[in-house]
Amino acid sequence: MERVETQKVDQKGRPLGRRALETRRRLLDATAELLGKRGVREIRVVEIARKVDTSPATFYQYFKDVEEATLALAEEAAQEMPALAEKLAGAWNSGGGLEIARTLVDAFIRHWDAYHAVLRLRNLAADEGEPRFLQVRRQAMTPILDELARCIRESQEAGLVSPQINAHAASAALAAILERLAAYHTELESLGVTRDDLVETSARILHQTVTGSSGKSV
Amino acid sequence: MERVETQKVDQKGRPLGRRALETRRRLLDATAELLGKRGVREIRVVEIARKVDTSPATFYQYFKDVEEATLALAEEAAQEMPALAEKLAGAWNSGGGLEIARTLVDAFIRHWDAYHAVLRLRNLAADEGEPRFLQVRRQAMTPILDELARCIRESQEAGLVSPQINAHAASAALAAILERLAAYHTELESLGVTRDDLVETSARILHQTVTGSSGKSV
DNA sequence: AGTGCGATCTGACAGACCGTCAGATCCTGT
DNA sequence: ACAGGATCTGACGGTCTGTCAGATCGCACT
Repeated sequence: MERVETQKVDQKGRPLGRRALETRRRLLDATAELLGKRGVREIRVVEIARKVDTSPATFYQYFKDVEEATLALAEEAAQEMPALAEKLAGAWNSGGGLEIARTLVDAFIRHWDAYHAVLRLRNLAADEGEPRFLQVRRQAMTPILDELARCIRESQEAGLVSPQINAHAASAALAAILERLAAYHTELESLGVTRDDLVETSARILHQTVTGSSGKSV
Repeated sequence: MERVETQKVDQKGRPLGRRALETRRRLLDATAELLGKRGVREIRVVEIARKVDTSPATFYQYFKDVEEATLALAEEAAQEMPALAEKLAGAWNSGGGLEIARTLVDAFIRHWDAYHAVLRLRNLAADEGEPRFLQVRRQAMTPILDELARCIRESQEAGLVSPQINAHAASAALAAILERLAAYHTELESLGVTRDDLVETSARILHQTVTGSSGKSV
């Protein structure tokens, strides 16, 4: 999988030089940091600019608005996903299925912890219908979604999972667990649910839904 | 369950008269409508005011800011939840379990469709850590969460569900499915997953997780 | 080292919104 | 019809946005 270094350009389409790339990166970092502190509605371009000790005009040289900077950050986060999806490669229906599920859940939570604010915002914008954010999210989730759907269909063909279940809907449901719990887990922990509980429980629901094996007493 | 009509007050704590209540309501309705159109970041108090044909100053008479108006709307939405949670009352482990699950999923999606924009915003603010929104969300979800957790524990005691599963974590995971898919379902439908598929599939995952019965070939 | 020129940054400004308050307007009870 | 409280709003200082023209910077070349 070749990674073509995307050619960054400024608001007028001109490619960026060394100095400009540095500035752009500093702006992005500042944006990411602020996204973690203030609520979405309180993010000010002025503040981002101040943080990197430059003028708002500089920000607008690189991004149309805060949203566009966020999009860039979301794209960066999305690049991590393929690696994460590879964890699904193994055979779910052999003995290692549950372990695969655990690994996936754990990795997913880690990923969300690393990009919490950005991913939250990505999902908000996507939910609001912003096409570019819809696309980034889809691009990020597709590897996992497809792989889950494939496994489920396999199990269905083997008669392990009810044909009444729609593989796509099911994989979306499982992804929903991953996303939501990864976003929530801190709150849940403050309510007495261990992170380990979360991983173990989610992994079992995943495993059960994908393979149909209930593992009652294990 | 008595419903004490909460005493509405203006920004200075004074109770509202007839005219004021009407104005407040019109402001809330306008806010709700705009929340559905613009993105969160684009909501302007001026615009809400204009829509109600009044001045921004009037808005501030009733709400500290847009967020507070949203909170009021979220509280209204939350009042629907207890009725919805009652759908869980039946016995999951008897034959009707799957049907209960279907009803729940369907009702939940309906609820989200009715308050989409407000609930999305409620969750955003809650995710961002706003205490008042965290509380509204918790208040709204608790009935369902508790009931699910109770059922799961029952199934565990009956040896139908693995003791490795944490009932609270599991109910949170199931709630995650409900919330996320209710929010997503329009997008999923545009991707070829029927609403019925969604309901049936989610219901089956719920049912399976709560009762441990896999219903393979049904 | 010095110079020229494109690359990069920023001061300054017009336009829009926020949030507040004093005073205007409206309504109700008598 | 009128007093007095309830409700609304004009008007304003402060902050932010988004845009340009002009200032500054630093590399390429001699």
